[in-house]
Amino acid sequence: MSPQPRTGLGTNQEAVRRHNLGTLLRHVHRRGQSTRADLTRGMGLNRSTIAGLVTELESLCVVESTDTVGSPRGAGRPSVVVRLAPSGPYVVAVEVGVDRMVVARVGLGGVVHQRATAISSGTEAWQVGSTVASLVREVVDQAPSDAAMVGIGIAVPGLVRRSDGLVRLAPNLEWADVSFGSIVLAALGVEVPVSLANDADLGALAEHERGVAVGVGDLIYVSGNVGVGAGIITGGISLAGAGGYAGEIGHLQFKPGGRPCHCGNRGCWETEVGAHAIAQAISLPTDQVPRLDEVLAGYSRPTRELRAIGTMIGHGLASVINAVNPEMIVLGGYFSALHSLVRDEIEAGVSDRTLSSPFETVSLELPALGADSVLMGAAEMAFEPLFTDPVSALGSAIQDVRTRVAG
Amino acid sequence: MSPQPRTGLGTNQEAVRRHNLGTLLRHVHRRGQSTRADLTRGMGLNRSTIAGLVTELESLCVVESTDTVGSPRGAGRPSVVVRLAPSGPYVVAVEVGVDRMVVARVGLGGVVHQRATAISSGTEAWQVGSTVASLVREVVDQAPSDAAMVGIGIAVPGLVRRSDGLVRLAPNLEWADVSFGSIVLAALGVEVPVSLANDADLGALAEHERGVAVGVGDLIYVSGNVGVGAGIITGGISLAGAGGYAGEIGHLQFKPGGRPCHCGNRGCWETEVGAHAIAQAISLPTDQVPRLDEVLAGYSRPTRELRAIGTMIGHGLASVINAVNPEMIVLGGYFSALHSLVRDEIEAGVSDRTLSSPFETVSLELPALGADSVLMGAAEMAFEPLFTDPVSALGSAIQDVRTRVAG
DNA sequence: TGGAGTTTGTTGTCTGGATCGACCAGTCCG
DNA sequence: CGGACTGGTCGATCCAGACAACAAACTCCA
Repeated sequence: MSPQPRTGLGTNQEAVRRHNLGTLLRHVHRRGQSTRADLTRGMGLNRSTIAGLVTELESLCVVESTDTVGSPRGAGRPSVVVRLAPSGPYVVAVEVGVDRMVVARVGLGGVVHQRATAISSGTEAWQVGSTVASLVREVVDQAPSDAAMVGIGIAVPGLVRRSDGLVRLAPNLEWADVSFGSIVLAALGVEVPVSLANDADLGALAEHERGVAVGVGDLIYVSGNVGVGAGIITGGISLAGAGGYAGEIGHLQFKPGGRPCHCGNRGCWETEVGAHAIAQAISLPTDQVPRLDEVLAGYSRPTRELRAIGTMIGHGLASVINAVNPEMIVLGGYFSALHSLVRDEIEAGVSDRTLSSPFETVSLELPALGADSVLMGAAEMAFEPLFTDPVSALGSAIQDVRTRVAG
Repeated sequence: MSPQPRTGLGTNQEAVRRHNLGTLLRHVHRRGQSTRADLTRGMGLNRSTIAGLVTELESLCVVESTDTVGSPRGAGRPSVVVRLAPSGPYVVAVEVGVDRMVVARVGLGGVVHQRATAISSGTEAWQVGSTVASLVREVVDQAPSDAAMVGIGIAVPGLVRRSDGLVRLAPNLEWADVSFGSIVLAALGVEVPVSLANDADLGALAEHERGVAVGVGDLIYVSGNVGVGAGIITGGISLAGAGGYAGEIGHLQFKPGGRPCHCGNRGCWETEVGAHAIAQAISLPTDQVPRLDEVLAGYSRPTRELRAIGTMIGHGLASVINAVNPEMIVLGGYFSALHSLVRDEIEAGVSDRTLSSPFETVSLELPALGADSVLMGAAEMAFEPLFTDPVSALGSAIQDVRTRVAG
């Protein structure tokens, strides 16, 4: 019943309270608001226990109870509504892209309070770090002074080591072994929990928590960009792998002897379906690849070349579906735009090459959060400690953020 | 801290007790025996709490305490040794192969008490079921009459639906949608918990619990037989997928336009590295494929063709390593025999095609349980309810097995 | 050989958290 | 307006784990 099983450990009562408190908060965070009666049913605990938990979260200034709400249908006394406190804790979500950076201040419930964007002026880590830092300052500027910042979540297009958040390799930023979290913290001049992860992993997380894949335990978010990566969630848990590098499905062997890939091999899947391959298929010059999204949006009917790419996307996905048996594939990045053009080819490619049992249950979907999946995933990641142990997470949160990160 | 998180549920004291009881038993099961002092450290609970848990398990006749053991080194009072009760509960493990069946009575700690084997006389499900039933009777015959049978675990070479254990497809047995669990129960004439799973999944489980991969949280057991499948464990949890069909890596697209595969496509990985491809590489007639193991054992040096297969095994594994980032790959089935012949080719194939980050941490190993991996995995699976909730698992166990399943 | 030091088992007490039951507070419906 | 129903509140209770004090068993060293 605990979200992150620590193998072999026993449980004491203290842990029970922590867990129940976090679980209740997670419920409210997911639904935005909830009645105490719903929480009682959803968590399988006693009425009075829920009352105690809610009271504790209220005293932590995280939630508040509003006595009655508009339309209580059905007989019986209407239940108290528990909603998130307006000046409750928040996180800062950062999405580092190749050509731009997005930073947002996100409250519980996934509410984006403020947002700031900048075009990259260079890809050196310290440059990116200082740009991010000033965006963070901007975004934090109008936060209520009594609201606590729980942490910063950063999405990076590359391989991120799970244990310490080190960016091992981000080919499109030309980073290798960059401790980007420390760089941002240093530029901000504060100590606050920072977590980093791969962008596709966070896309999967966000779509799982508040997107198309709510309630779906096994899903794969495929991010089709210059590189092709995947975030995999199985049994409701993010598949990290030993180092945190899982999901590099762009380097599935796809076409022996095919085009050379930056990884040193030939014929990797992403050399056939990645942004450069798509651009080439529609004769778009390499320097226009960042604009691929708008260019694709301009097409009303697919070309023969695009249809061929659709088929190859389907074939590649089929391998992944056979291996992981997901319930849903969410097509992110350029694959979203392609889906509306060559949906039939993608689906035919998938059905041709999957085994029948895993095929029966899988569906292809577009991200419900649109271009914000990754950003929202970064926010969800930063909130995570709050749902594991609200009390200690709020203990390591910082107050009075505005003055402490001032320019 | 609970092994199987039920998302969103709260925890009450009853659940705590169940969990701690199960966790303690799992510890003793893993190590065979353990001192109370070790358990105290390992579970992070208080001395007196452990004492209480041990007492309860003793009263359930599952473990027993022996006052002193041979060599208590170090200062201080020697700790009481907790060991498994000799006539404690057991399970029956069944491995259904294409050409033979193995059944074993396995006690806690993974001790094989009895074992029985039969050659298949036919692959019809009812035939196999009745053969299995008589092997079960044989194996249960000398069980202490006061020992309880917790359940039956069955390994099947095919796709097994997780939710109800239905065998969706077992190509080499020519089964489709066979409820093999019910067939065996009907042939035995008893009601007892039965669980079924794919053989590769159980191989992974066994190697993780008591094989080379003890302590390894992310591993893949690759079963190289007529088909090629994998059991994947990530973060210490078995990767089942939405339906339970995850791990069908034999159907990774490997060589477009290659040989036809029984799945309807061409160039699946298993058409290049499966048993038939290996047999063809050493010019072994198709009807001799079941003997492939001994034939391979006869080689002292690899042929050029076998080396090519080794390389292709490595290339296929590389795709999987990139996608899942395991810490260890365990080579089961015919791949074990091949490994000693063409180890260099396999390893070169892997290192050529993996990204550097996932490659750094992965290692290739042979199964420590040899040919018994799958059988032991079936036993572990059947024991699992006992570690989630010992009291209720013993409640649904059956006593006096011998008389109740008498032929 | 015996005492100091160390580690562990045992026992009774304490504490914290969840449950339970009784009662009360709202709302719906006839 | 009163019954039926649902949900909040409060005090009593239960239960599991923690704690502390003491006893037991061992090592080591003088």
